[in-house]
Amino acid sequence: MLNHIHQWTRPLKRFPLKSLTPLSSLTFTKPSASASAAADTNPADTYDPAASLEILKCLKSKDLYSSSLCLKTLVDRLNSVQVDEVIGDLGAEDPELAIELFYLLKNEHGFRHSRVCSFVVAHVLAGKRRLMELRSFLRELVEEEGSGSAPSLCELLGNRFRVWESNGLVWDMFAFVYSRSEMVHDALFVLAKMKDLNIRASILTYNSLLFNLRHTNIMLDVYEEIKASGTPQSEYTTSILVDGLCRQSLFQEAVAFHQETERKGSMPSVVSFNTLISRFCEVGYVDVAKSFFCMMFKYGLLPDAYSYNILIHGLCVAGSMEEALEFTDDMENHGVEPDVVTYNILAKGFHLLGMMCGAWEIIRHMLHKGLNPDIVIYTILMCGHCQTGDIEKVSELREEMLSQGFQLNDICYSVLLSSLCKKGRISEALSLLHEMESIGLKPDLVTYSILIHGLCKQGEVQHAIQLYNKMHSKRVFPNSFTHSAILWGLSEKGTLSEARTFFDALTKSGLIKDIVLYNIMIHRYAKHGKIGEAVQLYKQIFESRITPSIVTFNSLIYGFCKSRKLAEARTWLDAINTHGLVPTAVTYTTLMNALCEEGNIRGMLEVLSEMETRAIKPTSVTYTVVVKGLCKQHRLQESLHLLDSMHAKGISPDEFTYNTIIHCFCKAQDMRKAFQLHSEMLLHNVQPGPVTYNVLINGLCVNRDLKEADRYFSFLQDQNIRLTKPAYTTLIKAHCAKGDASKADALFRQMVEKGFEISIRDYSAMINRLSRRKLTTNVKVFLRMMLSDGISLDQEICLVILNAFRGVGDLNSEFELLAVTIKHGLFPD
DNA sequence: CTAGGGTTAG
Repeated sequence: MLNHIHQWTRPLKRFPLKSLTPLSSLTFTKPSASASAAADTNPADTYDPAASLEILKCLKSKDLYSSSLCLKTLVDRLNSVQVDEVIGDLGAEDPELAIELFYLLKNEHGFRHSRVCSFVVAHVLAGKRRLMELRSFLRELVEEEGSGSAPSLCELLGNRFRVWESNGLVWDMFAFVYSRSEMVHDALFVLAKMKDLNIRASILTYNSLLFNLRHTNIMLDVYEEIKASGTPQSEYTTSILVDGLCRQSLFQEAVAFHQETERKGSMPSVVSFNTLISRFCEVGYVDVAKSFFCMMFKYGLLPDAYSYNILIHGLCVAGSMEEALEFTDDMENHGVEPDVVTYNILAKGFHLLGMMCGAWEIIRHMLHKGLNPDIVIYTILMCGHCQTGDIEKVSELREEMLSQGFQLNDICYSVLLSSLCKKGRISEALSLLHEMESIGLKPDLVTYSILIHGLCKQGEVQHAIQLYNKMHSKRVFPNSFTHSAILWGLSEKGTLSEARTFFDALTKSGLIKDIVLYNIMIHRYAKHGKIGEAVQLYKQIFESRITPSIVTFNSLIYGFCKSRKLAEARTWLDAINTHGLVPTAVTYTTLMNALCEEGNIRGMLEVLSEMETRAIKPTSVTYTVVVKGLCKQHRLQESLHLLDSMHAKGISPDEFTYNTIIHCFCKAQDMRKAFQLHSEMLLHNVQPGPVTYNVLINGLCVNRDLKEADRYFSFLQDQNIRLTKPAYTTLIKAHCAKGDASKADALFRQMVEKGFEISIRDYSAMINRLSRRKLTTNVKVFLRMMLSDGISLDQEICLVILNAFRGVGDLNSEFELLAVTIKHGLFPD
């Protein structure tokens, strides 16, 4: 039977849980008499060294597993120290059994083995050259011990195990797993100790360490050490260094290093080339990447599938789909078959361009080639259709994935969650989270961040914080994405000082250096007109040794505009260049909007042309501001022209643009043109929103017969078009102004029925208007409605109503209300 | 070394 067990070659990490099931189900040997007897007695008061000797004998004769009863005896009878001793003894005699016993006791019986015991097992594994198992074993050990554990573990390893034959191997693997578990300081400590003991580290360990240090300047120190130690390097050593230098923005050094290999007599490797191509693509230098690609041929090297995929990816991200497709053909012509990854990259490229039909075309092509779409490409498709709002297609895809035997993974769920959140459908998102958990998927940092962000955007900050705490308790730790969502939520929903407290708590430690957090805070101060505080924070950015981004400057400029300090805003705009940044459309649009508000349309247009000469593409927001400005000067024809030229330039006007221009035509009493623009919206597939309809309703109320407004309103309701509260209040106000209390009354009731939140402001607006017209019967009705709605009176409204009652001579009502007023302490002194 | 999910500004 044991032979059976020993044939299991799977890594030990997976071994424990499954090991007992087959063992205990086997019933070929009767439990020994001594074992049964021992199990019947209470272990606590019958601790018996002789019994453990018996068990050890049992073990040595490989009879341990003959029954689970025997094992239970062992567990009950021995204490940790003795178990460790048994395993230690066994390690030399029967290593396999020692390892099995170790795991069995640890995982099934909760034994905490000593470190000594663990190292025995490690040496046994090393001696047997079971390196994968050794790696996962040590990995588990260092992860349990945590960071900072290296010194004490090293001491043990150096003192008690030097004589073991495989000690050097254990040391090396020990350093390796620390590095792999991202406990870099511990790894460095182990390496230093190894140097003292004259044990050489393998290149694998060094490579892993170089990789983990690739963002830091310690990387080169480690490289020096590798050279000094004379450890033979692998081709990955070079590529990791090239990668690291690029990541530290030392591109010239990276290229020099890459070429240095040539001087040393060997060729630069394909891997090293691939790294360079990848990094140059990443920073947007696709042309440079392409020249490295071509250079490979000159060296007589053939690009592999990675080389092609990396370059094709770079081209897709840069939006050069044609070229990406050309390289795919080229790939085939050179005898490198495009693989699933290639097609996924191409599909992503189409998705980025918003061309989902292109992505589908790629799938067709794949199928034609006999390749099956994988979960990645399905995710890309889902993501694309989520963005276009085609929920139908998304659920179809989901069904198809399931029918293809793919279980949705955490990333698919995140895509779905994200699209629900963006649509504000938070409760559906939350139930999807539940679904995810119920099928055993663990939401990760991104998943939680998406939800937290969604909740904050909906104003449910408290709920978001709950989730934030939950994620903490599941040991998923927030990063700057999560923090910024919470900070944004607090600053939007809570008070500025609440947000600031959170911000200070985050930044105080000095560990979190994130410009986005500063940007959010600065923007809030700017919005509240506290430009002084904003500038203060700007200074703090430099003290914290962070680099401001263009968003930082945009927010500051916005702040100065908001505080009507346009000259200063202009100065800040000019200062952007000195920080090596380039203004964006947002920068200019902010300033233009402020000039527009100030009525300085000429100034606004000057900024627009400045923007154009600097080749910064205006967006639809920019043009909307211009439309607003032109309308202010009643230049309606020009604004219509602008609308046309927007279409021509391929910058489609959005709902805001149309709302702005429609509003202008309403103000100019040209309802015909206003409605014509509304039709044009539909024609261009721009969905009119509640604001559009409110503008139109208001236009009809002001410019036409009220009956027409009523008819349009009913028409919209019949069409099931979503209207918001202002549509109702606009119409109610118009009816009140006309003195039609009953119509106003009916509309108000409708508004209540639809479930809109009605505030004291809505009631008092209504009561005010009715009172002014001395319609006291209606006033009484509304008063009762308001009180039954749980809204209490305020002083202002009392006075208005009292006046109305007095005006019509309704003394009873006047005195009744007066009593209430006094009782509630609302009567003025 | 390549492919799928998440922040801030008008």
